[in-house]
Amino acid sequence: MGVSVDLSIGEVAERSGLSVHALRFYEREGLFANPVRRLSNGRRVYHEEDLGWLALCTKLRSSGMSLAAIRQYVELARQGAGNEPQRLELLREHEKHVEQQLSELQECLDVIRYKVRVYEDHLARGEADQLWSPPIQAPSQSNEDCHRAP
Amino acid sequence: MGVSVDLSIGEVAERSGLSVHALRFYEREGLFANPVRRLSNGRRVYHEEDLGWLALCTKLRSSGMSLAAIRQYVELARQGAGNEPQRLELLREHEKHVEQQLSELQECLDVIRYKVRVYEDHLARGEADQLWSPPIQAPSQSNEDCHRAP
DNA sequence: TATTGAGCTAGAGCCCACTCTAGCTTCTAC
DNA sequence: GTAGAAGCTAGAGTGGGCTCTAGCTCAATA
Repeated sequence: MGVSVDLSIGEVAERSGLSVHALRFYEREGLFANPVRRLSNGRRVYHEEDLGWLALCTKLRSSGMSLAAIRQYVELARQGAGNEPQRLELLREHEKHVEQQLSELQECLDVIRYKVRVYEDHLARGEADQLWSPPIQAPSQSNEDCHRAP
Repeated sequence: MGVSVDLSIGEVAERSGLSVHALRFYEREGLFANPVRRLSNGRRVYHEEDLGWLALCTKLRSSGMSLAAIRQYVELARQGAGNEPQRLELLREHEKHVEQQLSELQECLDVIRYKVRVYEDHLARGEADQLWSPPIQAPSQSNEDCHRAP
């Protein structure tokens, strides 16, 4: 890992993709795995490992984990060894949640693709037919309703 | 399609999964494909086809299409035949957007599963090893950073 | 020495998509 | 004729996750 290089908030912002505002906000919210140290002049100092944590954080966030849930996880981690089963539990919970999201999103995509196909067919036929009359075929049972919509 | 049965806002709420508040809100926002008619006493009347549209709407919404974008689409539809290419374009745009979301979400899931595996291995080994030291194997290049996080 | 740029804090503001409230009317059942 | 359920409008409130602002300090450069 080499020597731990000091990083400024600006550098961390650039490399993590988070804004300096967000970084300060995350700190206030107790979302850092390691406490953020300061220079004698009050400026924040970060290290490479913070970037690792922020990368994970960002994945958790963008898959819909709330800051509150992330805080819960990081607080366990900060307490040190011994609570790994709880941390694992939180991760597994979120894993399920993401799987759920994926399948819902896939269902949406099926409906959208169906719709796209209806419009494509309509246009290919030279607009000689009426749109949103008899459907070609449903993507699934539960999405039937979408047939009779614009 | 049978005779068009009149539906109250309560019935539509129950069958669409949207709240009565949301239905009134959608109407104000111009999100209905057909104008919502009223009984002589001022109450809203809906029909089966509105449920079809709301089902599609709900899919679009839950895949991240904004109400503004839905309005754009529905406004084209209300203008009648002739603008199908534009409607198709909007749908294709959203289709791309959803595909993007799916792949991002899948990437997140890969990271989370990796993390779960690390904790599982750790616990299986009887906690004799240190957590978040040498990683087993990365799920992908760009997620490397996540290794060195709790 | 003056300016510029980066950083600091506390706190206000924003956006979206609803959700809820207040105060009123109308329908249905008993 | 009275209670209760359902509906109506206008408008206020909510929540999460930032984002932005004001007013300040500090360090490096011209």
